[in-house]
Parts: sequence; C-alpha cells; structure tokens
Amino acid sequence: MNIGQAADASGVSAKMIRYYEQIGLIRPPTRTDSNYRVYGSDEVHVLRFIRRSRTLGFSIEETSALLALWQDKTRASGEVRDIASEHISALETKIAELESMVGTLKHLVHCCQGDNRPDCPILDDLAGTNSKTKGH
Amino acid sequence: MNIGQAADASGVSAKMIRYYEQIGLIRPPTRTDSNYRVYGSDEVHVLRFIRRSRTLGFSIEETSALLALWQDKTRASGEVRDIASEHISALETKIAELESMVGTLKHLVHCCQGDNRPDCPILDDLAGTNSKTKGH
DNA sequence: GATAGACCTTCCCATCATGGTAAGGTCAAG
DNA sequence: CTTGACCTTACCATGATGGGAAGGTCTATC
Repeated sequence: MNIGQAADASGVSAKMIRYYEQIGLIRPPTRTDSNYRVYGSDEVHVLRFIRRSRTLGFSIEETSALLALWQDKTRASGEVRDIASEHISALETKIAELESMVGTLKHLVHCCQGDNRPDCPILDDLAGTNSKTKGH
Repeated sequence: MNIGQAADASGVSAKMIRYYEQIGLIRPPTRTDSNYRVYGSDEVHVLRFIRRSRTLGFSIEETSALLALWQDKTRASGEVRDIASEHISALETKIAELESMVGTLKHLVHCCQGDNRPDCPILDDLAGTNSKTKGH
C-alpha cells in the first residue's frame, strides 16, 4: 500500500504521515526499490489510533504516550486513565475560560444598541474607559 | 517613554509591541536621535485596547478591525456588534466541540477500571476496536 | 571622566500541527 | 512512448509569542 492509500484508509493526510514519521511518532516503513513508502494494515491501524487521539484533542506528545501504552501489552490501564483525566481537566479549564469570554461579550453586545451613534459600549470596554457596563 | 515603560504601562510585552508595529497593527512611533522608540499616553491607550481585545480572544485581524472602528468617530456601532456576535458564535462552537470531547473522555474514564489488566476501554476506543462502549 | 549595569536596537530561531509548492522520479494505462 | 497520477525531498508559511545574540545607548556611581 502506498502512502496515498494509507492516507485514505486512515484519514491521516500523506503530509502528516511523513511528518509523524519524521518526529518519531511512527516508525519508518519499509520502502520499495524506487523508494516508495509501503504500509500494511498494522500501520493503518496505528494511524487511525493517532487520528482518533488527535480528534479528541490530545497533543502529539500525549498521543505518543497513549500509543506506547496501547502497544505495551503489560501496561496498567491506570496510566491511561490518568492521562485522560488530566486531559479532561485541561479541557474543562479551557472551556471555563471561553465561557467567561462569551459571558463578557454577550453582556457587551446586550448593552450595544447597534445604531449609528458613535458611542459603543463594546469599544468602551475594550478601551477600558467604561463605567456604566461594569458590575451588573 | 521608552518601549519598556510603555510595555509596563500597557501590559503588552516590548517584544509584542515591536511585532504589532511590524505587522502594521500600530503605527511606528517617533524615535529619539539614538533610534529609541518613544511612546506617549495615546499609544499606551491603544496598546491597552489591543491587550483587552486579545484577552477576550479576538484574533489580531479582528482586533485590527475593532481598533479601526474605535478610532473612526463616524462609525456605526452595529459593525462592532456584528464582529462581537460572530466571535461569540465561533467561541460557542469551540466550546461545544470541547464539551463533546470531554463527554467522550469522561465516559471512557468511567468505563476504565484503572487496574493492571491489559484491556482498557480508552485505548480500545482510540483504536476503534470497541463495541461495548458504544452508544450508551 | 570612566565604568557597570540596565536598557535599547535589529536579526534570527523556535514553538505546534498543518498546508502548500516546486523540482524531480516512478508507475500504470492507453 | 506518452500522459497523468502518484511518489520523493526540501523549503516556506501560518499565528502569536518567547528566546537569544551582537551591538549601541543611557544613567548612576566611583
């Protein structure tokens, strides 16, 4: 199987497959005489694993750890659970930050009349010159 | 006022002030004879505006638009509101995605016993070989 | 005055994960 | 044998920020 077919089969672009190889996330595959990379179903399986991990928001580094645990038959699943739990915490922190931003913006938009008058509570807030929109 | 003082006064690092100048977000300030950048309270005000906008998660490009509207006395505040509203939508989409990730991960962690047995529902899900943890 | 240390300048490199492009080699179908 | 689709490597770009080097400037102290 060529890299393009492996890409189609795994959902990881050929570009990224080469990149993952380059950074050592996956092992260099065998090559044909004409230097083409050759993949089998095992490699595609690994690529799918990586893709799913990335989709769930794990970094490459976290993915690498999960991959090692996946391939280690003697692993303790507690380690995996710890990685996932830490990731959940990080995601929840991020969500809280975003929600805080949304809350502020919604308040500002609510205060904004959207007419042609030159005063705008959103811009006033950004400029730090507001007093009316505070603490309500 | 030197760049370091402007940085302290605005909360934007000297590094970023130069960067903002380089990409045209802010205007090049006057210089001393010895080529030092000189800032006044107006520039610091602009930098604070930028900082607040970035803190609220607006991109540099969005910040640039907001800055232009802020400095345009004839602006319509509806434009500002539109930018903010679109930004809210984008943030909410992002939040929903993150929440979906968290939901999946929490489910997987819940199913994971964290013992020393080699089967782990989290890894099974990542590998796409699961059937038990689906649709529940 | 001279010297030390804190500041400034520009320039280059790194991040993280991904995409693009260019120049050239290979393969399969017609 | 040509054409077109594929592969190879290598380099550049993103967005926003930090780090550092090499060299110039300012200020306070001796």
